[in-house]
Amino acid sequence: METLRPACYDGAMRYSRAFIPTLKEVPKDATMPSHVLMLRAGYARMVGAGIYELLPLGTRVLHKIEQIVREEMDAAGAQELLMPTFVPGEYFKETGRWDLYGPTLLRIKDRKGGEYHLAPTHEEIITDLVRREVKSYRQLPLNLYQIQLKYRDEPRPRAGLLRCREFIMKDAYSFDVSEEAALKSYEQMRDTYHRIFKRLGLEYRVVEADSGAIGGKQSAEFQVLAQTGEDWIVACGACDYAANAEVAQAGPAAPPANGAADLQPLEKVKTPDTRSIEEVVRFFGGETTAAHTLKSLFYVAGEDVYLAIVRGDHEVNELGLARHLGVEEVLLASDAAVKEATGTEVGFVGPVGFAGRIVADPDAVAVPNAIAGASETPYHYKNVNHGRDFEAEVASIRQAASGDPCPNCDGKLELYRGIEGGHIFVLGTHYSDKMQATFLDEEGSSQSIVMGCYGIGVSRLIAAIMEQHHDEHGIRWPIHVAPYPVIITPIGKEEAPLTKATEIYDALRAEGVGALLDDRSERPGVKFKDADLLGIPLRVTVGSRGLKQGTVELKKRTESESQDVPIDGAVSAVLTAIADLEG
RNA sequence: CGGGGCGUAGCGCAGCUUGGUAGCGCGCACGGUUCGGGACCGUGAGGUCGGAGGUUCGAAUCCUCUCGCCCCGACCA
Repeated sequence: METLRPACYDGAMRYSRAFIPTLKEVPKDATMPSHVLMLRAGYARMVGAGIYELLPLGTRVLHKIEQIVREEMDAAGAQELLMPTFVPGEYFKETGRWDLYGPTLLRIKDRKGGEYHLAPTHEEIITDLVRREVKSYRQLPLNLYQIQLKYRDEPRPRAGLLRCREFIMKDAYSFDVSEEAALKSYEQMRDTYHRIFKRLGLEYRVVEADSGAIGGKQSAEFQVLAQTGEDWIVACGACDYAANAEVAQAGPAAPPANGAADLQPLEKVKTPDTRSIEEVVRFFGGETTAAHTLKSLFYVAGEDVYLAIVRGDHEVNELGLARHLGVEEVLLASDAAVKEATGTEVGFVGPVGFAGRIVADPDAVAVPNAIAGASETPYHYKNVNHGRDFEAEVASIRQAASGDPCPNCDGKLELYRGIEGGHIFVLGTHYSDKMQATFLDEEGSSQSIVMGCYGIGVSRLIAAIMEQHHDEHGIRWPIHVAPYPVIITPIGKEEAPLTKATEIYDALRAEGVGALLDDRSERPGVKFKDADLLGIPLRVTVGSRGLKQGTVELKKRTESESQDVPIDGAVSAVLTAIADLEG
C-alpha cells in the first residue's frame, strides 16, 4: 500500500500552523460554486481579473492533479520538458500567428525594442526545437509535454479559475513519420486522457470539436459536464455520438404540422411591428408556429455579404456557415449594413428577390408555404417555397438542439453544458510545413514531420472538479485530488482528545498519509464547518465522550453518518477507508 | 467591443436622494464566561470613502474625467 501512495500524500500539517484563510461570507464578486468555494475555503485569491494566486491548499490540489497527469503521460511514453513562457516573436511570425492571434496575444518589448510575447501555446516553440534536433526517422516517434503557465488576454475572463488570462496547462506534442503513425499517437493520447479524467473523478464526455486557431484536421474535446459550463454540447442518448454544439450535426428535424401540403400562391401581407419570429407567429396566429417561418440573417465575411436561412425555430451555426462558405469566420451584419444592402429594416428581410448568395438549411427549404420577410418594410410573404420563389445553396447550417434526431442512429440528441477540460488534435503537417520541420526517411528523402497536440487545462480542472463535487456545506474532493485525504478533529477542552488525536496523526504520517490535524482551540462547530468547507474526504473525530468508550468516529465527507471505530483500530480504519475511496 | 451593476476597515454591507464629527455585522487583539455543528459579555486596534480634477466656507455625498472588479451579450432580425 505504501508503495502505491504518491509522495504528495505526505506533508501532514497542523491546522494551527496552516495558512488556510477561510471566509464565512460569500465574496460579492463570485457567483459560480467553484469560484465561491475556492475563495471561501482558502484555496485561491484573485490578484486581477483572470489572474489568481493559489494558496497552499490550492497548490496541493494542483500538485495532485499534475501528479496524475504526469503518471499517465509518462506511462504513455511521453517525456516531460519545460519551455519558456517568455518567447521571441519570430516563431509566431514564422507561422503567421503573430497576426492571427490578435489582441489575445500578450506582447512585450524588451529594452532594445525587440518583440516578444507570453506564450498562449507552444506549437511553434516545440516545432523549432524538434526541427533543430530531429533529423532522422530513427528519432521518431516523439511525444514531449510540459506543465506550465500559459497567457491569453481573454476578452472576458470569468468565473475564477474557469477562464483565466494566466493559467496552468499541460500541453503535449507528438511527432510522427506518417499520418497513420500520427493517428496512432492521437488514439493513444485519447486513451491516456480517458484514464486521467477517470482518475480525477470527473463525469465527462468526449465530443467532436472545432480545431479553432490551433489549426489542424481532427480534434476531440474532453468536456466536463456541469450546468455552469460555458460550452454547449450535444450527445446522443442511444449511441456514442457527442459533439460540441458548434460543430454538431443534427438529422432532419420533424417538419412542421401543415395542413396544406400543396403549394399556395405567394402572398404579400402587411405586418407592422413584427420584427422577431415570435411577433410574426403572434401576428399570423392560428396554427402558425415558429417552424412555419424562415429566419433570414445577413452575414459578413470580409467584403462579402451572405444571406443565411434557417427555420424560424432554429438557430444559425455560424461556424457551420463559415465552413460551408470556406471562410475563416462570419459576422452577423449590423442593422445599418442590412439596411444598406437591402433597403429594408431588420425584421422584414427575406430570401425572395435577393440577388446575392443565399445559404439555406435543409430543414428550412423543407418548410412548405413558409412565412418570410418580404424585403420591404413592413411586409412579410406567405407561402414562400424554395425552388419556386427563391434559390439557395442548401447546406446544414443550423445548431443542433435538444430532441433533434441523432445523425448516427435513431436516438435523440440531448443538450448539455460542459467545461472544456482537455482538447486533442491531429495537426498533420500544418506547423512542420510552415517551419520546415523535416526528417530523412529510410530512403533518404526529406519528409515533413506529422504532428499532434494535446492540452489539458490543469488549473481549470481544479475548478471543474469543484463544480462537480460540492454541496451546500462546501467542497467534496475526490480522494485522489484532495489536499489532505483525512482531517483529524480533536474536540473538547480536556487533554485526552488532543493527545490521542496527535497519536493517530503521527501514526498516519508514519504510513505516508498526509493528514491535517485540527489542533486549533476552536469550538467543535467551527472545526466541523471548516472540515466540510475544505472538503477533506475523511474526518476522524476524537472526543472525550468516545474515548471513554474506547472509540473515535470516522466520517466520510459524502455521507451524513459517522461510524465508531475502536481507538486502536483507528489508523487501519483510515487506511481501509482511503483504499475504499480510491476504488 | 457593446450593455448593465458595483468600488466606504481583512470580508459582507449601511451612509450619498437633502453636502457639516465615517458607522454596523463578521473577522482580528486583550480579559472573562462557555465548549459535539460557525457561542456570549466587556475593552480595543484597524479607513488617503478606488484615483485625479472641479464646485463649495466645507465633499464619501454634487459635477467631470479616469482606473478597477462582476454579470449579460457577442447584435438571432
